[in-house]
Amino acid sequence: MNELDTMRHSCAHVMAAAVQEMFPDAQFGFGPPIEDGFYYDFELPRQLSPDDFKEIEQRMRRLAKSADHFEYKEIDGKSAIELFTSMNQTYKVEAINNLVSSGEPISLYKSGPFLDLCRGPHVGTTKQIGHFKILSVAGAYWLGDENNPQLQRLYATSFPTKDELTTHLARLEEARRRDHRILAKQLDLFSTNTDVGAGLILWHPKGGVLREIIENYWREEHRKHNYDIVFTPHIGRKKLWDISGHTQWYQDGLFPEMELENQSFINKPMNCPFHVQIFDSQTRSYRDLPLRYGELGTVYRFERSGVLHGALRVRGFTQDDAHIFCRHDQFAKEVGGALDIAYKMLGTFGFTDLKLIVSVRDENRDKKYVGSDEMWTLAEQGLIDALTEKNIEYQRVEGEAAFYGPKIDVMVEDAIGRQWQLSTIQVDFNLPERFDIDYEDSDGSRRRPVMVHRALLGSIERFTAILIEHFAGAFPVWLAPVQAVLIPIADRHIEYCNEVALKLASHGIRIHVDDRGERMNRKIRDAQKQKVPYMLIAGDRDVEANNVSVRLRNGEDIGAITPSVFAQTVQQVSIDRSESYGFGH
RNA sequence: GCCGACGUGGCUCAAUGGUAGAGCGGGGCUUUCGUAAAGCUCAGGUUGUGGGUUCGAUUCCCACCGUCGGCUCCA
Repeated sequence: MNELDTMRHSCAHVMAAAVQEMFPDAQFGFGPPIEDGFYYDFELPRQLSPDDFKEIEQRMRRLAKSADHFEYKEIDGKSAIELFTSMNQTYKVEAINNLVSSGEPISLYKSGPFLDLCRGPHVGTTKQIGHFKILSVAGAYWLGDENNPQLQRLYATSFPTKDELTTHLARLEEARRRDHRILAKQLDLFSTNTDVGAGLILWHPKGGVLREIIENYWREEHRKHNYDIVFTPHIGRKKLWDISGHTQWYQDGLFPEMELENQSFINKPMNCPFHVQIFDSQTRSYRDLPLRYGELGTVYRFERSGVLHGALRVRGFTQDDAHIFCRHDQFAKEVGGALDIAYKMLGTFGFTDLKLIVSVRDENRDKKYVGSDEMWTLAEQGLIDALTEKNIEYQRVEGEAAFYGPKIDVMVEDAIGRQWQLSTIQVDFNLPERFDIDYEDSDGSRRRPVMVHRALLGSIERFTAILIEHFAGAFPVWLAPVQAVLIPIADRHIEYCNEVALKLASHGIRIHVDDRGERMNRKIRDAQKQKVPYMLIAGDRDVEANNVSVRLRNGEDIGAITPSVFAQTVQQVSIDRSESYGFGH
């Protein structure tokens, strides 16, 4: 445990002590440090509310003032159980039992009147717990198991100095400011509503532009890399996913079946079976492989109501999916090829700090997996070969593989340092087996192809949401739903603005004329709030010289230029997919 | 799904056991103005839905739907 974690962990003890003062009958769960703070779980006679935070913090400050030493004590398991049983701490007793069975020593820490089962280490005294703030209260299952009782979890944070705490709280505020749900409303990008159903996104015209650009770019990049683009239905016969195994593995995640004329249909939770059918629509030769079928396929998965979150976690979403059918000697190269596109595309959107994770089966095979050991070993080796060949560093994580094969996940870091998992590339020997597909090899024998499943942006809905947060709604020119607003200073300039707008639109620039009866200042303000990259102002001087005066979203005044120079510049930065405005700096 | 909070005009929010108010936004009129909010005026809500308590509920209770913070889950 590093110094900061130690301090936060000690702070958690003090918080627990404060809660114990308020509720002598409180039972305690765990209280570890976490990224950016710590939490502590309690079972209390009543529900805590944010109104209680102040009192708890006050008590914490008083406990800190008394500067009690954190006293360490080691005792044997039996007396520990007796001690905590006498204190009526059933969760602690359970924790001790687990420790005893694993042979770990039982250590205690006492600070003032508060005694806790704890491995430590701690700071010297309760005075050294830094500057803290309680952030939220939430339910949390004991030991993370939803069959266990639910405790109340207090989330809090602490930092050595007041400045650091203030900075961190400002960072949280910044994240809230970038919240895609709020920005989507302000910028009129998408919405959800009760009548449509939770977790189902309605894309408004401006969000539609964003999506269209992202999708067109995706298609362009995949065409370049010799992918074929296919389209498949939103529903299909259930037996397809029975064969693939999805109904068995993810029963809870499916929308219920539709029975018609003795056939059972479901909304597709995955595109793969359809792509397999396309592969299987004719006899394939080894010369045909690899076959790469890409699809922006919208799938439907029933997510539990409590997990829905804006456009990040929804019930209907569009995977930028593809399935590569290839020979055994090809799949490592195909994985590498998919990674290349991922790097290229994510880089274009401004994500350059990428981390890779190779997820494999867990050591003990506790979870259920399909396929033989040889398949898994071979698949994992293929993934790792692809990475070592490219000299890419990765982290290997056990237990995170899909049920049918290992995978590579790509994590990106956004503008304020948050991690998002985007791309996933998975090797699968299983599905070809289940669907009994094959190709004819050079010697005339029938061979099983390997499938590579991959999604690079993940889901278009989710990716768009991440982009909104990454750019805080201020999209680079090539993505901006409206690229420029033309602002006539007085009504007599509207006609000129309309002419210019027509001309710019003919160059593919997304523009509109703000011809409302408002003053220029107001129009600038509104365009600014809509985060439109360029404001083109036209008054007497501009009309006379056939110019527009360019103001950038960042406040910079570029001055008067001709509409055609403006058009050229905007076209260029759009083609380059640059984050620059093309003027100034 | 679970725990908790919340749900008032397009948006942000206020108010009360006696059928709701502001700002922004919208319409109209006036203003025609050089780099982040002109003025006047009008309209707009059966207070998420359905029950219940009450003489009377938007306010209290229950259920459902949805949203938010987490937990669990995430092919």
